[in-house]
Amino acid sequence: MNNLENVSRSVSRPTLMRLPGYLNYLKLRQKDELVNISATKIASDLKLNHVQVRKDLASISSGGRPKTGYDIKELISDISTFLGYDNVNEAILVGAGKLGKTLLSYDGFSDYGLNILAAFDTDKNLIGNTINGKPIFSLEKLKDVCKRLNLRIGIITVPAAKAQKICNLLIDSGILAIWNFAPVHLHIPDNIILQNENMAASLAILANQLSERIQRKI
Amino acid sequence: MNNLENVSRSVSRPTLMRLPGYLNYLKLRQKDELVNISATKIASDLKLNHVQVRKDLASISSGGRPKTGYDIKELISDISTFLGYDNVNEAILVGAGKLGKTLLSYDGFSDYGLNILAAFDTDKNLIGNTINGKPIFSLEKLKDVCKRLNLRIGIITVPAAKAQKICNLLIDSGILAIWNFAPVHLHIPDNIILQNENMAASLAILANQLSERIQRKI
DNA sequence: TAGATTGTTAATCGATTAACAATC
DNA sequence: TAGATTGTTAATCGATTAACAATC
Repeated sequence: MNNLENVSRSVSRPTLMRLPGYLNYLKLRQKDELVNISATKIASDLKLNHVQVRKDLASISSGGRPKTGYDIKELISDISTFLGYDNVNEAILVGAGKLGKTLLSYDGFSDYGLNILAAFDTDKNLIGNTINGKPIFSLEKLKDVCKRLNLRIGIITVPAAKAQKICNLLIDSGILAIWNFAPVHLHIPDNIILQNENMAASLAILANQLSERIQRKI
Repeated sequence: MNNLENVSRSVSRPTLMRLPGYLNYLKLRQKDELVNISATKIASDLKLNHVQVRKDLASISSGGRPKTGYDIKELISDISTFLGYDNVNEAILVGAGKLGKTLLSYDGFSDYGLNILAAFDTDKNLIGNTINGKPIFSLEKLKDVCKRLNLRIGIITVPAAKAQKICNLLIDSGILAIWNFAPVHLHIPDNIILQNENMAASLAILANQLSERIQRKI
């Protein structure tokens, strides 16, 4: 469809999800003063197939050298760049309850290129406060702030029942990508990007595997 | 391998991850005083393929009736039972920092059959305190408590650098399933169940899709 | 009966893995 | 040179989707 030269190489979803894991691992290895690393080694440490690792790395990096492997520093830089960890993405968060506050307090997101600028809530006791240097504003100001700062990422940490309404408001405010922590299915237009942080699904897998294991053993 | 009659039907991982979504949706529908629902309707509301929905439901339920569809109440009960939301899973949590406290405070886990009994930490200022009725104990007591109560689920909310050590301790204490919130790859024996709550991966997907979208539009 | 719906069998699609060639 | 390693092409596997038959 679109034949532009410098469109970012596109990568399968599973590959994309493994990339942060590689990055993490490589940073640890770098601390050990290692310079090169082989796909074989990465694969065995991360319990992955070595061809898969090679394909993943090939899709975002200029590649390694036979016998020596990959240059760790180069690989770290390639993955970081691909994931967009270099250029900061600015976001706002809606719902300054417990989870919202936790996310506001967490400084680790900057490693992933995410910077939460501010939070919004309807609770008068919260409005005007600051958490980890980030102000909490009235929800009424959301649209204005988003438009003025041309923000594109919104994080939803309100209760399930309110999530759809907030979602609509975010979209109306020009937000393009939504990171949803509320346990509901949100209805969105096709052009909006939605990522659900699905703890219920994780827990389902854990509990299911556990019960299978226990049944097997008895 | 194992031909026991009443081994729980096993289900693909994608199906398993969709089940909590169906449950959620059905509970909402039930509030609308609806009695029956068709797979077609579920599929269109949840933006899934209708055959997929039918297969998913067939794998855990006795099924619906042509023309009428499925009985919502029955379906809710079937999914809940399959996911083990009926019988409570007891868990302990290690690391009563911000994220740990948030999880302790969150009462919604009981909907998923998870009950966090207590937390463990090394911080003297936290030990002895109670959060949402759940006590924080010294890490030294972990093994004893796990063994005595025969606990099987451990939640890791310590910083990345400490996670592997805690993981080892949990396994040594008889824990079989670990829900890991620390952003590291944990090394575990084959017989231990590990579920990573991978926020970095979610964020990677979000940021990647956003940058693709923005590139496309310019 | 007609038609909406379930449920199954076959085709397609995409990701993983295996086999092999190329290179330093 | 020999062997460790990269990278590619082909085979396999599993999940999704399409086509169709069965049922109320």
